[in-house]
Order: sequence, then structure tokens, then C-alpha cells
Amino acid sequence: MLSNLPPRERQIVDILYERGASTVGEIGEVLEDEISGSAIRAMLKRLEGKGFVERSQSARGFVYAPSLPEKAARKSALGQVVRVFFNGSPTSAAAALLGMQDNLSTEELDELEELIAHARKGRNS
Amino acid sequence: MLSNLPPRERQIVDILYERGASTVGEIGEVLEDEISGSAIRAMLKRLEGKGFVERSQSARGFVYAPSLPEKAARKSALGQVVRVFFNGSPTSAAAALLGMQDNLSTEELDELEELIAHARKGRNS
DNA sequence: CCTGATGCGCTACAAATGTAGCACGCTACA
DNA sequence: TGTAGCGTGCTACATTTGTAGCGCATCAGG
Repeated sequence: MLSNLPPRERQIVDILYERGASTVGEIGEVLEDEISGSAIRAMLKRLEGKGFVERSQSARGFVYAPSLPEKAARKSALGQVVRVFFNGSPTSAAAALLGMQDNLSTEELDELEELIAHARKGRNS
Repeated sequence: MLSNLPPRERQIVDILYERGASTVGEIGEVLEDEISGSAIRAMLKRLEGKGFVERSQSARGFVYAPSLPEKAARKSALGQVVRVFFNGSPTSAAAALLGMQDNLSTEELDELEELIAHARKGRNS
């Protein structure tokens, strides 16, 4: 489970999910607090050992990527907050999410309505 | 920040948010892996020291509650997953959420549509 | 062929975390 | 009035995490 990684390791896999496969240098740039490259490498190595990241060669040198597919990771992460903060109700979490941003684009709203319509339909079947 | 608590401590505050104020005994029951009461108490003490939980007397004995208001914690947690997994777009996170459950009640769907309508209106203003 | 600069792995080590054990006080009940 | 049980705090300790330093390779410029 991603959720029980220690803070720093967690932070690093988050960066990996956020930015996609990255080199040690890139990770270092993203981290606000300056940290030595070898420290990052050590983290990555442990993460690799635990099976959360994979390393591969590339033109840029070694790049590290999360090994758990993003889709699964999303689901797991969302499930976590839904369970903890929204009583297991994805709907109310979605509602909170919609309240988070001040202006949604018309396209986004349309898309959401379509999703809802779809859900409604499925429900009647 | 809640997000950089070590795994076990995180797990415990999660339980607190999920169940509300709880005693050591209750926390122990929820944790799948059997763990000694004193271990839990030590965790709670550290969490209290860090300012994440508060302790108070009650009829049941000492109860522990998260000190960061649930609303803020929610927002922070959601913001986190939105940033990491959904490119900072709450909308697409909401969409994923709607896809998570197979059947939504009509009431929920109505509520969501109302939210969307409201957002649409606000946007035109 | 030197010499810096980079990026790497390894090792070591301080700090934090996760856990159990002990001793104490307070019920409750035979 | 024992004494068994429960909840508590404290302390100690093994493990894990977070970090830096060293030495080695590779590569570019002189």
C-alpha cells in the first residue's frame, strides 16, 4: 500500500506520479528543501526494493517511475480519503470537490452532467 | 501537515477522523494487526505533542480526537490527491469518483446536478 | 593525456518510529 | 481485605528512515 510509506518516500512517489518518470536531479529540483542527491538515491533504492518504483535507462540517464499503475494508485488514494473523510460516500466527496474550485469551464460541467445522466440511466436498467 | 506523518501515526489519525473521538481500546479494535495498548498510547502521545490530536476526559475514560478541524483536513487531503493524481483538476477527480460506485441513488444524482447547475450559474455571473 | 564536473552506489550514522515491559492506581467483587 | 482486572504513564530498545560523505566511473574541454 502506498499509504503506509514513510513521509519522505511518500513524497517522492507522489512526485513520480505527478510528473511521470523522473531522474534524481529532477526530483531534487521539485523538492522544496534542498537535499543531497545521494539521499534521494537512497530513498529511491528503498522504494525500488519495496516494489513501488522501477528504474530504467534513458537518454537522460536513469529515470524512476512508479510501478503501481497510475489508475490503481488513483483508485486507492481516492478510496482512502473517501473512507476516512466522507463516510465511504464517493458522492459526497465529489460534491466537496466541485465546491473546491471557483469556476468550472462549461465543458467540464457538460462532461459531468453527461456522467450523471449515464449513471442515472444505468441505475434504471 | 497530516500528509507527512509516519505510517502508523497517520493510520491512527485516520481512524480518529473516521470514527470520531475514540479511546485507546477502540482504536485497538479497529487496527487489524494486534498491537499493544501501550504502543497505541505512545503513538497518541507523540501525535498530541505534534499537535494533531487532543485528549479529553469523558465518561468512557480518555478519548482522543483530531485537533485539526475535519473540514480543513478534508480539504487538505483532497487537494493532495487532486494535485498528485489528477493534474490539479478537481473536476476530473470528481468524475473518477462518480465512476467508482456502481449505483448512485436518485437523490444523490439530483443533488449533484443541483451543484452543477449552481456552478454554471455562478460562472455566468 | 590531465582535470573538472556529474552521476552513481555503498557505507555509515543520527534521528525518528514502532513496540513491549514494568509499575502504579483505581475499581469491583469474592 | 485480598486479589484480579483494566487503563494509564514511563522507559527502554530494535528497527526503520533520512541524510551525508567517500570513492569510482564516465565524459567534456583544454
